[in-house]
Amino acid sequence: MYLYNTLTHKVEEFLPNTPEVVKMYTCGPTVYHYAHIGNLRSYICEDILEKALKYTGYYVQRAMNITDVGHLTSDSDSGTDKMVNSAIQEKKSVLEIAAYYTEAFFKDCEALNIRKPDMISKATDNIDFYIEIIKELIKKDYAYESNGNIYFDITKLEDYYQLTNHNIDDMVVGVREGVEEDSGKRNQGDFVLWFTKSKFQDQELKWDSPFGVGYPGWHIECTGISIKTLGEYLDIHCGGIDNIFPHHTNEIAQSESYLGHKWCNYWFHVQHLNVKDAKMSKSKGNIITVNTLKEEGFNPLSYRFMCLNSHYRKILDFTYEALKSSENAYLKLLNKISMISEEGDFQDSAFNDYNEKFMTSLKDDLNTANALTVLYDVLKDDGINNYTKLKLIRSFDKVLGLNLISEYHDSEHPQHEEIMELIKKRAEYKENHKYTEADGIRDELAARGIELVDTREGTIYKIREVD
RNA sequence: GGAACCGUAGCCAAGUGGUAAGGCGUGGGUCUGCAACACCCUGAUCACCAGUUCAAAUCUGGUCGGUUCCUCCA
Repeated sequence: MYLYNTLTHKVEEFLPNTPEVVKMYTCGPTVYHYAHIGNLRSYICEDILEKALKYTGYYVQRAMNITDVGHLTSDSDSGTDKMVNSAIQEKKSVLEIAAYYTEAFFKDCEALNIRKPDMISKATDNIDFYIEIIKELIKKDYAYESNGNIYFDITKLEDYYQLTNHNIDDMVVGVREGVEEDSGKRNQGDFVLWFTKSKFQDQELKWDSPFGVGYPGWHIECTGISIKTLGEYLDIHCGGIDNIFPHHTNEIAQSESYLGHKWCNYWFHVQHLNVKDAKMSKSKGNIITVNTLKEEGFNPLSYRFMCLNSHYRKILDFTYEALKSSENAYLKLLNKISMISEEGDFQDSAFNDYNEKFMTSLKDDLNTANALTVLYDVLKDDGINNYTKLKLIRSFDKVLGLNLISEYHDSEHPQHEEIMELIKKRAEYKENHKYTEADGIRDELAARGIELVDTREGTIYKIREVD
């Protein structure tokens, strides 16, 4: 497997610490609003990475955090979401709101065929461990107390900016609106490990600690959860490209200072989804969620297909026109596949050839667009039989996750006999030119989600997904 | 001001030295009671300039343009 590594700024061979075992960490969602499809692009690409690693022979252990700290009591004022507002009216706690959005997140993942990571941990479940890490960092003199907060001193590190190639002198404070210089810091670049004082005093969740009552800084949770779930050596760390700085930079600083050795060898970052030439983000107000897609009549998997047709390191421009085009392509693909009936004997050399091509595409820095092309090549190849084609498609779909073969392919549908009977009856009507009756049967079945298709070889039926 | 990534047909997009994959759409056709599906045919010299080379979309330098980040959005 070859992957672009943000740490080295080049595509290189992926070699985990222990051969055949991959320890993978993903920065999880912040659960005080719905995830938008830009966030979900990252999770789709990370899902493909995990599945591609497994497909090519690795055993993958994957962990993810759920960020449920950082709820401000003032959030309630800006909450436009009905659920949140009702939660507030019902005097539900922020943790209940977090639980609601966590569930919503995994529901979205399910709709997009994103596998749930093996280990999921909530930020609020590991406070004791963050405190332990911070104590150790203070002991080792990487951290200091100032104005009630605990800061990490970046000048203690030789190469704090290794991920970004930034130069401290070129950094500008307060480029982003709302960011103010913190006078408590020893150095401009220092960051907070533990807050007892901040401009966000209305933080709802606070914990007692040796440093005073407060709450953890916004980078320590990933360090804590990663080390706790996957151990001291991580193979690959994933996230959206906007996480590179400062979040991942700070994770490296904390983790390696705490552990006393190199922590993670590969950093995998997914580019943004743009809407009208700007990234999709809550603050820009250009949010589209999985529910929005459903409301607009799209199958969420069409969006997954759209992502797979692009490369994870390229900006993907979202327009409904582009999504419509992807949905067309996706539905046509499903149609083509549904026309294939299982016949023939397994041709194992053809299977291996195509499977090899498929894996080669994936191993090439996750070239999913080419992997899809291999799928189209399989469909077009007259040299291999249908049985082998279906085997290949079923196999590819383990990585692609596009539900390419419907649950009841061929004659496995529970009502198969009855449907076949109706198809026969319709054929008789057609023969006698009783088209009204024939169309009646077609409409009746359509209402049950069963679509009839007349082909040269006869009529077949397809199951349409019913939500 | 600095850092990273990117710029290929109407749209999405692959291709990192040998004369441009694939998909969508468009147009034409086959099939068909109708419709739908399926199938066949149909398109670009790769932002611009200069250089290296027998040969460049692909390497080097520059220009222009885009996106992200620059430390309390995670």
